Amino acid sequence: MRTRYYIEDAARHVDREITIEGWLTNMRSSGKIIFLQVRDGTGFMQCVASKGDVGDETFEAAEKLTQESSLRVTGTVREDARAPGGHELSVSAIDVVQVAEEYPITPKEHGTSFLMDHRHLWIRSSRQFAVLRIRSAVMTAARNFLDSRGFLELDTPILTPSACEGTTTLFETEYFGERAYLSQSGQLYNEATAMAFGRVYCCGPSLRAEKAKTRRHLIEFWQIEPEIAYADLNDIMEIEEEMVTAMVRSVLETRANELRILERDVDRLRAVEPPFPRITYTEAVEILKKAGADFEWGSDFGAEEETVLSERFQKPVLVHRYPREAKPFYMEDDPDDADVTLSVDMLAPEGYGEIVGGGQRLKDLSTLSTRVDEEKMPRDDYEWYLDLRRYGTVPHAGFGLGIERFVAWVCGIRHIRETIPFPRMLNRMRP
RNA sequence: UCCUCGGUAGCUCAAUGGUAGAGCAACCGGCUGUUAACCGGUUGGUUGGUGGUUCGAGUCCGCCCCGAGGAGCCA
Repeated sequence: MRTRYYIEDAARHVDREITIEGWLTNMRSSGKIIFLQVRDGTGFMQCVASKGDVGDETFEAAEKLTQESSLRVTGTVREDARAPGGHELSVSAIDVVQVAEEYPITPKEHGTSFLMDHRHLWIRSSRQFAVLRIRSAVMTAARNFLDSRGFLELDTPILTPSACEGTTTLFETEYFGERAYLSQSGQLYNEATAMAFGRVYCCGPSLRAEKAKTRRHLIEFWQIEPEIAYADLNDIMEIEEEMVTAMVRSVLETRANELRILERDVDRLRAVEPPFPRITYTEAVEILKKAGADFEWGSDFGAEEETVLSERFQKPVLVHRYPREAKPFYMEDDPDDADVTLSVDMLAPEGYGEIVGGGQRLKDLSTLSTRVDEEKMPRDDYEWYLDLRRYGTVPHAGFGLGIERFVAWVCGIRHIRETIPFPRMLNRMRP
């Protein structure tokens, strides 16, 4: 196969003639010199064509180019401080693949609604380029971390006969005449694979039919969910710390340019390393009360409470031992305090809120069996889950890391809708 | 589901109840180092829909549709 050149490698090809294949993002012309801003998915590069060098025919073809026209540009890579990115291509030839029709997204400002309607095109722009390349790096880093620790990636089903967590609204569908639901978490199935393989994780979409309408919620979001046999609450707090640190570090190393595009304050990210502060839910409630919040012990934190708490720390904070009523049925009870569970949430700093939720799972058959009945869950559908407590039950624990919230925090962007290529939101399923 | 705000040119916005405008984009022309380039010109409108008040409605009122921000719930 022929050699392919990519803009991200331009620095390695200084003074050599290469061909880049991409799209025109913007163009400036000064009569006898044209500046073409070209992107190829790996980066952005300025290409300079002067009439004397390329000849009249190529120059006139370049003048007719429109925004987002596709083209192959051949030229010599030069270092030049005047070029955005420090390198530019001194053009010798242009091969126009297509002169694009009038492009709806102009270099000027646009509203969110318009941009979301054109999401399939919006992802071409530099800010989205940066965010989505960071998302990919985040996924890779998470997998690399878990793989290096001996975890097996074992996927869990999307179509399920009943709810994982009774309370949340599920999308309903039909499975050859039977009622079925779209998964909102792989966790229960993870517990089964963990009993078979020890350390496992799944990564996939979670679907929740909640009419959520906030910058922290999507209808369809992705989680990476590890589950570990013979592990307790402290074990997973440690792994969460190490995993989040490894992921942040990897983004700093491999996506420095993207963080620069986003103007992210990387010092805040460099500060992320173990140990993370750990406080109990009860201590968190005291902090909130001292801060003047009107909050009663027992319920889960809302957006405002999470913001107050996370802004008090420079690093992500682990809040553990939530009350029974604030957590799902499968959480293990704290043997030292019957009112709380062996659960833990990680709140990202700078007001980003919960990015990880997890805990130790109920081990005892009769306790779990009672809970299933108390929650009025269809017992037949959970017999397999109870089996895990009949045949060699062990203490085990796991957590789920929300990819979009994590990416939003790392990128320093306000709304998670930009952290996934095609967000599914209330009132918005297209494109 | 609830609360708040909004819908005017392709986009972002302006317009005391009295002739519907600007910048950008597009198109034409100029410019050999531009950085959201710049300069001159041209084109571009069923003011979300519907009913009402009024001599007169983009503007005021009712209903509906759509969107944004936030809440609840959660990752």
